[in-house]
Amino acid sequence: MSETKGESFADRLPKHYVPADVEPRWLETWLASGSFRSAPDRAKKPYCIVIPPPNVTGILHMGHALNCTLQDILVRHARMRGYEALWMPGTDHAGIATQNVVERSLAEEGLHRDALGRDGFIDRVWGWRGKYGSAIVNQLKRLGCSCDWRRERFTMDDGLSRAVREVFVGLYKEGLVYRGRRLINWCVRCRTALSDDEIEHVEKQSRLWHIRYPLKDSRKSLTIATTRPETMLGDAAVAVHPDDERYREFVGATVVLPVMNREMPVIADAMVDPAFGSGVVKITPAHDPNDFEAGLRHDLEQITVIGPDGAMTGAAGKYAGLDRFRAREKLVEELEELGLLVKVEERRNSVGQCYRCDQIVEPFLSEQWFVSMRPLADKAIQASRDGKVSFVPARWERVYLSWLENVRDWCISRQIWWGHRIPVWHCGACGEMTVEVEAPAACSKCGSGRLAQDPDVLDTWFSSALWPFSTLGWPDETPELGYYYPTTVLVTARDIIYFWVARMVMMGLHFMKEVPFGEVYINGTILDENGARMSKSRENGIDPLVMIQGGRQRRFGKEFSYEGYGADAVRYTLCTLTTDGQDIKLAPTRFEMGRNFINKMWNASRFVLMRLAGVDQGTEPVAPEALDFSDRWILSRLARVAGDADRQIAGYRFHEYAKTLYEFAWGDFCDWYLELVKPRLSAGGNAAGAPARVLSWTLDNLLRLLHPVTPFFSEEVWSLLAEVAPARGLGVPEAAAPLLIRAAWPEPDESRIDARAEADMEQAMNVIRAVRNVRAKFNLPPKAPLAVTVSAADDAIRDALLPLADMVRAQAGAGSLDIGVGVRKPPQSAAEVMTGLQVYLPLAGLMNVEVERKRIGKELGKKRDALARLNEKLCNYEFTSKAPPEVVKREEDRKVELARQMGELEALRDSLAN
RNA sequence: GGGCGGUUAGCUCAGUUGGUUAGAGCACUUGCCUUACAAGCAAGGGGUGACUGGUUCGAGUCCAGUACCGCCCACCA
Repeated sequence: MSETKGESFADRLPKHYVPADVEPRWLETWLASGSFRSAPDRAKKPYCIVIPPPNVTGILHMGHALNCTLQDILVRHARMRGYEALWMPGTDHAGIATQNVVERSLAEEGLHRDALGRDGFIDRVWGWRGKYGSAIVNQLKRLGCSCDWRRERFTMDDGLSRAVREVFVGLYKEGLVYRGRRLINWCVRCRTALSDDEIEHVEKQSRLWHIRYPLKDSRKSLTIATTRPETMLGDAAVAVHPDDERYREFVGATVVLPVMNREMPVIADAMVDPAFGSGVVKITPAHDPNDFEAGLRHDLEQITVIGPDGAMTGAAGKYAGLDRFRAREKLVEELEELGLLVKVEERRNSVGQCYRCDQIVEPFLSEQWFVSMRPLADKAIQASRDGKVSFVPARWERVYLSWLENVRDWCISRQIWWGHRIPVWHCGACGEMTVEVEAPAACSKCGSGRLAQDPDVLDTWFSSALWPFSTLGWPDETPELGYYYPTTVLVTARDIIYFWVARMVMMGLHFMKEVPFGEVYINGTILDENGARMSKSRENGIDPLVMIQGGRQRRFGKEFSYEGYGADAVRYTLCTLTTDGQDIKLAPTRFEMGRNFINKMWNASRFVLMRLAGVDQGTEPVAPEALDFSDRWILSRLARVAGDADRQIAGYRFHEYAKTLYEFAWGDFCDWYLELVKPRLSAGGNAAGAPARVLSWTLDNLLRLLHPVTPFFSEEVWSLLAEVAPARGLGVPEAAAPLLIRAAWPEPDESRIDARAEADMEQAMNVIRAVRNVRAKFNLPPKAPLAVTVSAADDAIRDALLPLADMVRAQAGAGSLDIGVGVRKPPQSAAEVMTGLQVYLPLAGLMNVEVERKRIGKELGKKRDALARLNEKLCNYEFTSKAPPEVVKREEDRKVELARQMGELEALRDSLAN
């Protein structure tokens, strides 16, 4: 397996990382090795996330990519931490939404669902579901999602459908599901009832028509105001406030409904706001929720004048058959002709639209099934108050609570075909309803076999609400249910806190007696580069699959071609953009950041792999004295970073996790440690032993830390590293895990933390930067060997720097380096004054003395100002007496150092004057 | 009508319990194809922290108010 060492090994490592050559291969390996699988294991602690099941309406968008990346980071991290981690995958049948997209695709063929019939249409939808369900799964896999795919569920699977029926029947028997004739929201295009949450309120320019209703047997009249004149055809009364003096005399009188010439009473009801309009309202019980309630109070007739298709009914007299909006126009014309239209006001008001097709919904009187929410919601409120469910960021708890506190009964029946049939059978003989989990053979009351199942299906969110336990096997008491429930965390988007999160908590508490998850992480919303929500109509979406593997995409009316950044780059970029659930403005070019980072890591890995190839790294523990200063430094940094990264993932601080690794990997490891290790490796022999081991160990750990966010890349390098360093570790080398995905998360080794090494390194870096700075400033050739002199402020600083002299000299490209305390500035040299020391570089003839003098003068000025501010602060008794002593001490130290630097600068300036 | 989020460098955004000179990526300037990497290296420029006031020895950070942008909720006949 490893005859590929040496030069041929390097040939296998392209200079640019090519994700397309790497990612599909590892996906196959992970799947074949069962690395994503999880099963109850009492020896381990469970960790479980259920995926928010994507709708099978179409392919995934960038919001899914973000949501799933975050879940995968959590699951991979938990798995490496030794948890028995399950990520439960699946998809949602998405009732109305899917029925709509299939209807649209039928329409393109000139077909209507009625032509296919119910069974034919449902077959067609299953076909659609098969196609998009598998496309979604493939997209998730391509993104690297480590779900246990054996367990994939669909909300209309047999098992989940049984769970739905069990819940319906259970709630029915408890009296929490009931049937009633009520005013519900009706979509005239979808031809179905909708719940309150499925209505989107959109503010629109509208009008307020003032219409005069003549009183019977009188010349007087009452004027009402309405935004919906067409509904007046269904009026049953007019109402005034009982305390309204203006209209007291009319209460009990009769008005004649114009056009219909129907006599109706004038009633008094406290719902009327005397201050609004004329203080008189029309009451239309069948077309307005308030009026419906008023109608019940006053026993008024419910006259339906707008039918389920949005056309006026036979009860609308001569307007029967007209579309509701056409009827409005005609009716207003007629009222005007009759002289009953008093005035028309322009007005903004919000109208309810169907969240799936944007049609304006109608309040519609019909027989529907409802869930009684109050008892269920109260438990969900209590769970949150008791801290059994908490939100991250915490502010979403209030949103969740306010919905639960104000929730009304939930209309769950839908007059569509795609979904779970309501488990109710109507008897053709006696009319009895039989409510059972399995289809009954005979009527529960009269025993007749003439049974017909209720034609309606359930709201899609009814089944989604059961997802955390239905996917684990409920109602059966499976080992999975006992082991993984309650799940650990739910990661989702804020727009389904009501639809889904709250309902899962309610159903979980009711049927499992426990919350479905302890924490809810609400991720931000992905917006386009202009801050607009991504949508098909705006043509501003970014297809995650195109970003991953390249391809063409139409945006803003233009066709773009993308080369593909790879799944890791997409994941890493999304991770860096995830701060505290903030929304994310995304442009395709943002993924360059992730791609560049991974390419950088690839090249750092290439370097390590090529240097380690063919080198005997030894089998003995690395003796502490064999560790160079730079080794101690990088190991110290690694120990810190391992702890930080762990806490950051556990605390859902995804951006910080990505940033911590970025700074360590690119900054510390690549920019510094790799450069420091080069000469030591080149020296060969014993000198190369320790650095080789530190190198493989550090890269090993870095790959582990990166794995949750960049799984493909890290797994690839892990396997290559295994070829050149099959056994790793600073103690007795141990065989590395065969696959990184199942390797252990690094235990932060506190004993490696070396504050002294970190501080000294910082000092050395500053000296090196100072030399480079001077070089750049005076445009010196990078290779010109300079005689660098460092003048330390005291012995301690000199002694710290002295052992690092070789390193500093090499990195600064200096020919020689002298370090001493209080060394005088060599003549004709440039200087950098910094904390604790000065750096001098001889620049005879290369330096413009006048320019340098000016620069020093400017710097001196800045320091003088800073010193003045410091002095003022330190002379302020309020400060010195009230600020913590350590803060005062720090400021005093600063002052001393600042004064020292100013002294040096002044001396410098004076020397240049000569 | 109620609530929430945002306003920091040219752009997109970070900033942990208030405490040195407010950071990053991109863009920009200068010099480099230095045998891991030009998707890179080195150095550098760039900020009245939306505005007003308050608390404090000290405010980007805490409080109050204002403005603008975005989102959510609401039985506004």
